[in-house]
Amino acid sequence: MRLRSTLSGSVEAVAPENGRIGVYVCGVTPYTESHIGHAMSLLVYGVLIRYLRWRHPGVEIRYVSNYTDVDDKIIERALELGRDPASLAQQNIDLWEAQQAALGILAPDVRPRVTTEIDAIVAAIGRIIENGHAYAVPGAGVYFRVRSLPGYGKLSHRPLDEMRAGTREEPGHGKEFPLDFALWKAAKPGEPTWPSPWGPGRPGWHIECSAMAQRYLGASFSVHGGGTDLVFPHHENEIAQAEAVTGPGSFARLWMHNGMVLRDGEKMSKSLGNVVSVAEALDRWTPDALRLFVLSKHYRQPTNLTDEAMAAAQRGVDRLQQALAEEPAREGSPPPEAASARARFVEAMDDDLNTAQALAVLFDLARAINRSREVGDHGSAARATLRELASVLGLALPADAHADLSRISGAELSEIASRFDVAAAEADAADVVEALLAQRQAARAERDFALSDAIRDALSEAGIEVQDGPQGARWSVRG
RNA sequence: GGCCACGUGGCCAAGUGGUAAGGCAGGGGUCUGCAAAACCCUUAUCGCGGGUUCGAUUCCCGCCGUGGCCUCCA
Repeated sequence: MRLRSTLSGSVEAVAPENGRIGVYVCGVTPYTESHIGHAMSLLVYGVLIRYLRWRHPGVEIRYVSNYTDVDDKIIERALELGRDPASLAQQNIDLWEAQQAALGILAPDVRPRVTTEIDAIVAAIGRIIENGHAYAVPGAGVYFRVRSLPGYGKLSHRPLDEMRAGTREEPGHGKEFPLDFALWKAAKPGEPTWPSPWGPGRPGWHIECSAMAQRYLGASFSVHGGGTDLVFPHHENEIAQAEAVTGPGSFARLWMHNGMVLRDGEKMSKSLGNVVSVAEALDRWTPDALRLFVLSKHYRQPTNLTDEAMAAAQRGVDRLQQALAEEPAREGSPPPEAASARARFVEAMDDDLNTAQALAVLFDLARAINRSREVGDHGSAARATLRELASVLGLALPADAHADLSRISGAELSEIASRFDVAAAEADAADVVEALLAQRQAARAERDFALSDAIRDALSEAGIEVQDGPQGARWSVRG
C-alpha cells in the first residue's frame, strides 16, 4: 500500500524495514482524560495496522505507541490536585485503555512509557552528546544543538533561520541558540527525578519518542504517525535526535499525519469549552457510529464533529447492520458486486488509506445484499465479504447492537406492560418486550389494529422500535 | 506576518485532463392493515477571476473564504 509522507510530500510505498513493517504512533500525555481527537487519531492508525495485517498476512507488523507519562503538564496538574504525578498518569492511562477497548480501537503491540524507559532515554542522550549534537548546561540540563544538524527543518519544511523569527529567547537557561530544546531537564524541588550523568532530572519532551521508537523498532522503521499538530516541533525534533544517534537518513521512512477533529467548526480547546471527552462520546454515540464518522473522510483532512454528522453516521451504521441481519431464505448465486468488492476495497485502501472510498464499497455491498434478499436469495457469500471488510475497518456491526435495553427505563416498560395487561413480573426487560409483542400479534390476528398500534406507539415512546416483517415482528432500541 | 492544507448537490464526503463514488436528508413509487425497514426512480458542471489545453472541477497565477502549524497539543 501507499501513503502520503509528510517528509517527502509525495505518496510512497509502505515497505518493510529490517524484515518487518514497524509503525510508531505518538500516544497521549495522560495529564487528563482523553478526548475525541485522541480517539480519532489512534482509531485511524489502528485501521492502518488492521489493514496491513489483512493485506500482508505473512509480514510481521509491529505496532508501537507510547505514553509520555512524565511531563510538565502532568506535574502541574498533579500539583493542583495535590496528588502524586505517577498515580495521576496511571489513572488516566487505565481510563483511556478501557475507553479504547470500548471504542474497538486496536491495541498496540508495545506501549512503552517514559518512566520505564529512562535507561534507553539516558543512553540516547549520552550518544547525542558524544556525537556533538547536544551539550550539558550545569543546573539546567541537556540541550540539543539544533544548528549542528544540517537537515533540521526537513519534515516541517521550514528553514532554520525562518523558524528563529517567531521564537522568543529564554534567558537564563544557558541555551546556545533559541531553538535548542531540552533533552534532559535538571531536577526541581518536588518533581519526579531520575539519576543521570548530568545530574538528577527527567527527560525533556521529544527524546522519549525517538528513544523508544528505536528501541522497539530499530534504528530505521517503516512508518511514524501522529497528529498534524505534532509535525513541529515534536516530530522534527524526533528526527534530529534519532539522526544524532544513528546517523542521517535513519529513523522513520515515512511520516504520516492525521488531521484534527473540530467541534462545530472550531478546534477543541479548554478555553472554548468545546472539548468532547471520550466518556461523553461513548455516552452519546455508538462506537461504530464514531468509527464510521471518522472513516468517512480522508484521515489527513480536519474533521468536523457535529450532532448532525453523528446522526448521519449512526444511520449509516444501521444500514450496514440491516444488510447483515440474518433472515432465512434460500441460497442463491452471489450478487456480482461481491466479486469486485474485495478488489475495489483493496484499491481504495492501498491508495493512501482512502477509507471514505472503502466505505462506499461496503455500502454498495449492503445494497447488493438487500437487493438479492428482495428476490429471495440469502446472499451469504456477499454477507461474509461485507462482514470481513467491515472488520478490517474495525466496524463491529454486532448482531445485537439494538438489543441493549439497559438504557430503557424499566419503570416505563413495566407501566406499559400493565397498561396492556401483560404480566411484567419477568425480571428480564427483553421478556417484557417479547410479551408485549405477543400481545400485539394476537391483536393483529384479530385485526384489532387500534390495540396493536397503541402497543407499538407505546414502545416507540419508550425508545423501542417495532418492525413487522415476513417472519413476524422485530424490535430494536433506537440509537 | 510566515509555512501548509482545504473550498464538490440541502448536509457530510470521495474522485478524475474528456461533464462527478458513497452516506444522510428531501420528493415520487413498490411492499405493508398502517407504519418501519428494504428495493426502484429522482436532486451537482465542482468558491470567484484569469491562463495553459482540442478539452479543466481536475494543471498554473491571482483573489476571496475556512482550517491547521509557527508556544503545549492526537
